[in-house]
Amino acid sequence: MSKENKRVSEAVIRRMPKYYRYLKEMKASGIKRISSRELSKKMGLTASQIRQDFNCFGGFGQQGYGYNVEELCDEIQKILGLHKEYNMIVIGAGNLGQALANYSGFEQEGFNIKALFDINPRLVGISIRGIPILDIDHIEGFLSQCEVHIAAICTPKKTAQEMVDRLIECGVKAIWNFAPIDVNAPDDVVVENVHLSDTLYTISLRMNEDYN
Amino acid sequence: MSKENKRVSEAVIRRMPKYYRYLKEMKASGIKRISSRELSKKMGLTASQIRQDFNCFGGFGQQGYGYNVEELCDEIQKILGLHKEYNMIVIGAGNLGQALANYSGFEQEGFNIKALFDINPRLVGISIRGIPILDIDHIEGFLSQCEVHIAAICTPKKTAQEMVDRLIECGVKAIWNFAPIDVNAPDDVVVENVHLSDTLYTISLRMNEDYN
DNA sequence: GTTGAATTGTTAAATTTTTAACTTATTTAA
DNA sequence: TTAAATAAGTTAAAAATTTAACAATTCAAC
Repeated sequence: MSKENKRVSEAVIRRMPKYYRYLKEMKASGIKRISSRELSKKMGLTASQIRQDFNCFGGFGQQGYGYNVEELCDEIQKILGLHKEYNMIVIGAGNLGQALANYSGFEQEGFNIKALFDINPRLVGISIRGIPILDIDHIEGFLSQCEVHIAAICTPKKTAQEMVDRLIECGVKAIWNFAPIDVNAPDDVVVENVHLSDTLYTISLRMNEDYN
Repeated sequence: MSKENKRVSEAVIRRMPKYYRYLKEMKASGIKRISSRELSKKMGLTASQIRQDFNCFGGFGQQGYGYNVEELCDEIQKILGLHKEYNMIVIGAGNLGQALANYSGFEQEGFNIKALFDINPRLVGISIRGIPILDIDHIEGFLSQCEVHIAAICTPKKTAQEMVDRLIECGVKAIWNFAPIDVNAPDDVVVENVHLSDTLYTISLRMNEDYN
């Protein structure tokens, strides 16, 4: 699928979901074609960058015409791996864990949350949009029965790494971490540390910067 | 405060919160000094980059010694603007909005959530950790009484931009947006679009990449 | 058909970012 | 007190990323 075997840079990878968001929106509103120039204006990027980015994965456009929105959207969907289905679990059923379970957008893209896990007996047993909250002690048993591709960590800081270790031990191959600590995992496990606070702190930095 | 008037790059800014996290942790655990080399090992960066980054803001270390953890931590706290207090509000009191209100970490850094706002009459009137949920229609009145520095947007996609416009009209100077759309604002308003889904999609991309 | 405008994919240049090297200052230990 | 080791700050080089330029192709109008 890739163009030659040249590695796609992190910078490009980080932009792909944004392209997908805009293209999905355009596709839904019936726009059939788009040029890199038009798209650049909508997205606040340069046309050159957009063409370079897409060409990391192949030539999706046509000279003199531009890009077919639906086709490009579908290609990027594939690049993002959204043509497949994933089983997910959420560790920690507090507000954030519940927020993830309640958001239907993930499921629409193939991310199926199979269960939440928590230590709190008041939460264990209830369910959210049909997704059960289970006791964290049953996690190993659950994972032996159900192949889970991605685990979202919504626990407090102090238990996050320990939970990650347990999950990886049971074969989970990707960690989406919201605990305010960088969790570590072997190289074959994909880890994404989110850190909501970090984005808030860049806001206050920019509100105060006299550095320019 | 800045070293000459050279603009600090976005890349450096994005790393500052991460430095702060690690330094705060070290300070709390009683570590007195750290070299760029040791810090680089902990954080997975290069020592050179760390020294370059810090020197964008001034010389905080000492040759032959390294950095005093507490001093450096305090400096970075200032760079991030965390020595000041901010009034915040949260628009949308669903799970995510409530998660923000429940997280005590923000307040510890000077971000004081004064109120949440929602349209849902079942939520209006109750409070979370003493923070009231108010009717969204009262937002303009509230903002005329209470100076709000930062607004977190936790509404559905379709109302996000409209809410942002109303808030800016009332003088809010920073937007922390969690709705799955890029919201726009005038140049004098700081906007941070978070997009949780984007980080999930980079996970699935990396799980599928044969691009290397 | 033919011509001109549009627009990609690609190559090259410019810029930014990261890494490495080096100079100078400080600490520690003999 | 001195010498060796350490380590920041700074300068230079390397690498990565972004932007610009351009050749090739397609579309649309006449």
